[in-house]
Amino acid sequence: MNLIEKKTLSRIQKEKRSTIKKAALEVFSEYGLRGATLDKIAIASGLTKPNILYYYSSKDQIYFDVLSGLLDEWVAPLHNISSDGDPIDELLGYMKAKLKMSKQKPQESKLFATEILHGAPLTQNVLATSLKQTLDEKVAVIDKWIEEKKLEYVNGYHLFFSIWAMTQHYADFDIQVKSILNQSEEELFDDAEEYLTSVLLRTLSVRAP
Amino acid sequence: MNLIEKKTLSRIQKEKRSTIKKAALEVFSEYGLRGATLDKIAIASGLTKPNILYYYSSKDQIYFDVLSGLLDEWVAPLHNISSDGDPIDELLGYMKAKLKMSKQKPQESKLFATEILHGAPLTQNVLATSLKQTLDEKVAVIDKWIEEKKLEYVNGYHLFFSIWAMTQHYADFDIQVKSILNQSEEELFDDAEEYLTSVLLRTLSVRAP
DNA sequence: GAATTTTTTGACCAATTGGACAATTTTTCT
DNA sequence: AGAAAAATTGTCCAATTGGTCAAAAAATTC
Repeated sequence: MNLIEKKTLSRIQKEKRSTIKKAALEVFSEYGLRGATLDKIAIASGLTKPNILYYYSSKDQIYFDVLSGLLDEWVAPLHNISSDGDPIDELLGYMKAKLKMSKQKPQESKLFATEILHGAPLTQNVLATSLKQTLDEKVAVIDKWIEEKKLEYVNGYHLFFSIWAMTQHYADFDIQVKSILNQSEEELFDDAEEYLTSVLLRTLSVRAP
Repeated sequence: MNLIEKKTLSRIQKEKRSTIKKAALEVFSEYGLRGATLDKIAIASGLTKPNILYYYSSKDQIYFDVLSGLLDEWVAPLHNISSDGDPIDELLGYMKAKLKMSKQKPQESKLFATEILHGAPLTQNVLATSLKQTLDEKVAVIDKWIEEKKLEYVNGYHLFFSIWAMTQHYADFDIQVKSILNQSEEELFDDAEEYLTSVLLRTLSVRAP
């Protein structure tokens, strides 16, 4: 049995790999690559350590697999920005999609945050090529909108940085946010969406003369 | 010699502790508490491991000392927001102070980010008490400004969260930012300040009717 | 249902880890 | 200079780490 050929994965292999990845996401997002241990992943997954190493050749392999399996999903909302749509609708929609991800996938957000914070040892390549390329395209769309007078001037790159920062903040620093606001998760994210919508609308709207 | 009484610290003790803290900041900000090792701190500081343990009783002690030594400095800009000043000037000034810290103290920013991301094991207390209290006060100032019609309505808590998020993003995720923008640090932060100033001005200004 | 393949595990290992400690060196004080 | 105190280090240790491996158990195939 070849563990590399995805096509020939048996039922058990699919299940166990999925179990391991789920547990690994928990552990890696909480402790980071270096702080996570195989023992912790073993306990979180309910498998034994050697059993995990039967499916993955090393801890780094697990980390790599988890991270690269999430990369596409993480960048996906960016692709949904259509140059044909209304600029404000498109960008508001993007912000809301990112905020929703922060609410529903905080572990994934923390995983990426930790990875980048600690020097992006595994993703630096992707950041500098694939992500950059996609972002360049979307910034070009924004610049086109500006040229067409559909949008007031704004620095596209920094606009995206700020959307990332503001939305992911609610996942990555949830402990800080929640220790300051004693709200339910629902209330918190409702308020956040209202606030961010207002910020974005004001940032993007053509000012009244 | 009592290592706890600060008053009786000798010259050598002050120097060495400072050396250790500086090296520890480097290592902790790059690897996090669990990923950092005493050996790495030893190498970074040019001291031997037992020598470090002569000044600090454990790795956790070093981490604690570094972190708590920076906490006040980190929250300080918040205290400079004066209720007597012009709301927009005060908040713009705060944002700029935070952005400056991101530029000049990225390691400190990353240290706090990692700490909070990984559950704030050491600072949760401070977050829930001291930071919350200070922030509550400043949000009250904002609410007062709103009531006095000096400022358009805005959710104070989320306003601060977004300022933190947007400014610290340039330190914490500098690798991502720099892999997308091929600029010098100077240019980058100049653009960031211009962008963030624009966002904040638009967010806070009373709209034209 | 026997043979074969896949999966699981207990026992083990070498490397790294945080830390202890006694002996030595350096600094300070008189 | 000499005694006392402080600082430094080489050596060591127990615990944890990532990972191996042969044997056992379970699943699959015929």
